[in-house]
Amino acid sequence: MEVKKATTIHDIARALNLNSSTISRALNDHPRVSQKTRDKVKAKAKELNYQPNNLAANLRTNKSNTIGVVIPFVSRYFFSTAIAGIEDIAQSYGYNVIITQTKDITEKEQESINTLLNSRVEGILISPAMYNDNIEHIQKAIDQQIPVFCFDRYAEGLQTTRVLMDDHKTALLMCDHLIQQGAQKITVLSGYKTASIYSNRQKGIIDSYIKQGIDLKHLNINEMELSTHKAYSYVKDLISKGKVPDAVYALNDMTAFGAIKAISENNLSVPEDVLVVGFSNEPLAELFTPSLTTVNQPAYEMGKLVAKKLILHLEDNEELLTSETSILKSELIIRESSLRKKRKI
Amino acid sequence: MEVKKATTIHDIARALNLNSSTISRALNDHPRVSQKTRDKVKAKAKELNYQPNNLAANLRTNKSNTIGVVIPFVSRYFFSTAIAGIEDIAQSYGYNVIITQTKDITEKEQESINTLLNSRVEGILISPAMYNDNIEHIQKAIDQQIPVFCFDRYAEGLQTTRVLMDDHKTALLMCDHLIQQGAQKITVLSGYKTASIYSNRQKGIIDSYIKQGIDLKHLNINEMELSTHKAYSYVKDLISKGKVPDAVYALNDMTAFGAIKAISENNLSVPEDVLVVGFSNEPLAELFTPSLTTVNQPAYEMGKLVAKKLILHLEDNEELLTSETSILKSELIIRESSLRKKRKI
DNA sequence: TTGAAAGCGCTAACAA
DNA sequence: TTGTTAGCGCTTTCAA
Repeated sequence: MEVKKATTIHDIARALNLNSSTISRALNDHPRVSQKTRDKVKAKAKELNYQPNNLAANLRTNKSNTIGVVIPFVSRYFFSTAIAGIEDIAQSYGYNVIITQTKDITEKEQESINTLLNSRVEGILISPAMYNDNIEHIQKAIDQQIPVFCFDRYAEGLQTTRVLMDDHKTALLMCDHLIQQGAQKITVLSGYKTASIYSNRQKGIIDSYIKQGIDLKHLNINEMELSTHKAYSYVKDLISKGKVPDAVYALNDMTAFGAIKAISENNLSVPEDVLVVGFSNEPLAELFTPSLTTVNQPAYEMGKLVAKKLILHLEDNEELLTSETSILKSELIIRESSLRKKRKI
Repeated sequence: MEVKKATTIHDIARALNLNSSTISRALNDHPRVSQKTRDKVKAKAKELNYQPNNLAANLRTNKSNTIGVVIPFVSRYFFSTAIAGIEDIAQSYGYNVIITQTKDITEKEQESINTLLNSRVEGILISPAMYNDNIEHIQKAIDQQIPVFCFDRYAEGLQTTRVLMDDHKTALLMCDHLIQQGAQKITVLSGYKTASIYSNRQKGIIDSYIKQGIDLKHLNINEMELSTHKAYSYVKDLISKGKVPDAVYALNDMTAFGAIKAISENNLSVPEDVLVVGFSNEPLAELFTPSLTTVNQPAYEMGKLVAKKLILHLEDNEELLTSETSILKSELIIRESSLRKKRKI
């Protein structure tokens, strides 16, 4: 079978009796090329179905016009929404985006970063894996002059730009709210402290207890894999042991839904018997019965912001700026699930 | 500031008094290189922090090891889950994935495909935009010998490999179920027929009516943007006009949730007064009150399958196979929202 | 088993 | 305004 080779600028040059460098200039709208030539070249390019080869251009210019994204799970609502923001910004600035998943596993994250470096991405946006015990692989990118910006989560000890939520303050305020609604014995369903977001949220909750002068022995912080299913089992178990809390503070919404299910199935009610709050404001939190009190995290804006910061950094090349932390505002959304009502008798 | 240039195979060659071609072979585990040299080269590479440059290798071999993905929205649950499957397969075969969003807009899709071609992806996985009135831009890729495989949705008139759900059959069965539960006047909330999935589901519903011998005048198919909000407004409006249907068949879950909200707010109950079913089996469908009858779409498996088919095609280069349609099994999940109960008085 | 040399398609400094 | 030329970092054929 005859495979016709792709048209190159040399083919166009030959067809027009021009030099390939003129073709290159014309196609890139370089100023020092006559309008006439430019038109002629573009017409011929179209005629010959010319498709530029970025690989070659990138090799030559040592610019790939690509940014890499490293996240735990694409399919998690928060991350896929952040990616939407990253994509939108990248596209508007003419950058490609390569996405890699780590599944919260350090080895995968190392691999990811390595492939991204091999592919000569110009910068990396990362939400580090939960259980990272070292960050050499991230540091390696920075050592190779590839900027690595963190969003949502960050790696302790890595001096770089971060775009985060104010997890500490938000958790503190939410805990205040629960206490204000009469809760004292709160069960927290948290991810592992090795991820900055969970460690900060835990601290916020503890600080709320301290501020309100409540004995910390009433606070039950439980670290677990944050899934609907795990939360369901855990809370069910808790209830069966007679340790019914005043409130369940789940550090994401899916977990809160699992908790609510376990509570309802045990002939207890939310919020009459147990208050429940979540974190993330998933699309369904509002529609759920009871509607879920949660925190609105501007994932899309976060993606946009961190992508914009990276691209501007790449284009300005402000070598001086080594780190900057931006905190995005999150918002408590108080709904039915945390508003204490008298039990209907 | 002194920017030290990245190490190349030439640097390694110089350091070891070898030729760069030997370095290349050693690093790629080419058989015709002595074990001793290989070890020496790899050690030196590590010592010098050598980072391979895929751009150069790709240009030389004319292989980018990258596949492009074109979808409407990354943040939609179905697509982000499919991407997870695509990523997993791609990674295991050593391919990168570039993801682009079309937002269901044809122009964006054209741009997407063009960038992917410029980046010399080896193949494209696409779920075409909803309102495509032409497919020239997709055909263009195929004309350039870049295979384009469709998943979930497909472009009419494009002869290529497709991995789909059996939308027609599934919709038919679901409609049968509703009728069996006593519904006759069904309101369908559908996306636009220009997308294959919606056109096929509509046909399935119509065929169910015909099969069951029910007059089609009782069937109200409404095309709209499928969002929770739009569904809410539409159903609310319907009820206020006194046109309460027996059942609402929403062609995705988010839309079903909107419909349920509108119904509940009008002092009607699901399923007592109106049956409601959805499509997709979003994570919360099960936890919702009432739990939502829907269709389980194996998005992750679909992503895996279509990615695997593409990669095997790329590696085998079976030029003969021009098209193949795989239909994945989807599953009706019957839950509370569609099971007719007597109204409690 | 290793080396020499050419070239993938493009850009850009310099020359004309 | 256009042409000449070199080279980005790698792979691969052919020769040694």
